[in-house]
Amino acid sequence: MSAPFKSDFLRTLDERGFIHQGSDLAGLDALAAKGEAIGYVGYDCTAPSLHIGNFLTMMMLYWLQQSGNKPITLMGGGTTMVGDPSGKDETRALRTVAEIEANKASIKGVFGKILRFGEGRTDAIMIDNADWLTELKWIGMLREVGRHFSVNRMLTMDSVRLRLEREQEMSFIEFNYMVAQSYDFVELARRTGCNLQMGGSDQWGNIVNGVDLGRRMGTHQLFALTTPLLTTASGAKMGKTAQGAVWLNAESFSPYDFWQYWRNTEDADVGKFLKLFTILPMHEIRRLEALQGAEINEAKKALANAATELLHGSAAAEAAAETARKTFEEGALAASLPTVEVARTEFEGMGLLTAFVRAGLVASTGEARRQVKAGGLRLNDAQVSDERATLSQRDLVEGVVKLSLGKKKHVLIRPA
RNA sequence: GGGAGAGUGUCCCGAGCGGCAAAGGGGGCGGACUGUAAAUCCGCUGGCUAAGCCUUCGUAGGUUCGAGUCCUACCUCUCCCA
Repeated sequence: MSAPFKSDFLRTLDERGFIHQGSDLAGLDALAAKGEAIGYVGYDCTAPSLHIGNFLTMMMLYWLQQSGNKPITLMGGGTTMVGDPSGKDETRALRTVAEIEANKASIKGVFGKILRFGEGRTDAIMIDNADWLTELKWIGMLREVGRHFSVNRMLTMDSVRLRLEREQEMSFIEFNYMVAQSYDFVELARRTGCNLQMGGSDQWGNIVNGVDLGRRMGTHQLFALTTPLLTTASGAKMGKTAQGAVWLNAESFSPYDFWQYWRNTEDADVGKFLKLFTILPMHEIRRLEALQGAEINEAKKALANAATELLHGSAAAEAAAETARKTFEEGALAASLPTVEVARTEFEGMGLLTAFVRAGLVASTGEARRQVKAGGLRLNDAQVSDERATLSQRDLVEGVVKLSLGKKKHVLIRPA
């Protein structure tokens, strides 16, 4: 499946497993080899943080920049107001404009961790499609853009067809999403010379529609490139944990949790993830993924370190690694575990079940009771058997108590 | 506009003769086994000041000792006719 690409950009993406589909890869290859690829990825503002799936496309932008081409991050301030039906069974509630703006502001910061922004030729730039989408005039839009869209063809696109086949409602506003996204591509081409759009495989239809629209509206040649849908080796969608998605913002998902997420990768996925989510050189990755049996834990730590460093910086990565080492390998108390402070007066005599709730390890005292029955709760590494137990000064070790759910989740309670 | 049907445990799908905190599955969590892996097996999967109490079946009323289940109105969706 490996094509002999000339450009560093496509060669790197190819050997690291980023490429799912592309339009005219040879043409794109030639462009990228000359450093003339200007590629963008659009990010919807549906949540206050991007998640691990977005990390994948951010890495494509990273490699684009590293190979001497120009990346653009497009904030979907406008498209989020429409709502992307791709891959969804049903319409989601429309988000308020205020909510979208707040999300946008919260998301923006993460790109600076991976990309270099500035005025230079290969510096990244950030644009918001609300700038033009919200200004469009209905009739003018229909005459200039709408006439290029065949409804017959739109009905055959996966995002629409799957809804219809499952007899799920699809509103007109969602039906317009692909038009908006297609138009974005054209608008970006005109404004910035952009010639490449990348995204997840579920965006293929939206992207190639943009390529088509560009041709019909007379832009330069546009290209499409998508990544495979990420699943774990055991078939689960990637990026889901008990608490929810794996977020990229540290406030939503701590660097320690992020590190742990990678540390717990399934054996069969280690090589794949090293290639996609780290910038370790390929020869190092080949060595790591060749490890067998328990030795593969070394590769998982390398993955966790490298991915966390990329997103949160080396200090955070080292801290997370050290916390994990103390906690799991020495069984010692690591002061840097996630910590919840509780008023001193409240601490003395606090019900143990309540403490687990406060620590966020369980959702309710009811769940805590169940976990006690299942033997899943521990206080300072001793299994909890009495659900009526309370905390006192005597439980403090180095000024904290350690609460654990299962073998992996630990939180410290510190009276303050 | 006329007719027929559907909305169930706020993760999803889905059973539900008037006695129901409500079958079953998926997912998730915990336990055992391991290597902080996978697979497998077992348990759990409304809330609480917990042998008791409280809140849940689209919404609001009603019938009844008692309503997810019956009645009325309303909302939303699907299908057929116009």
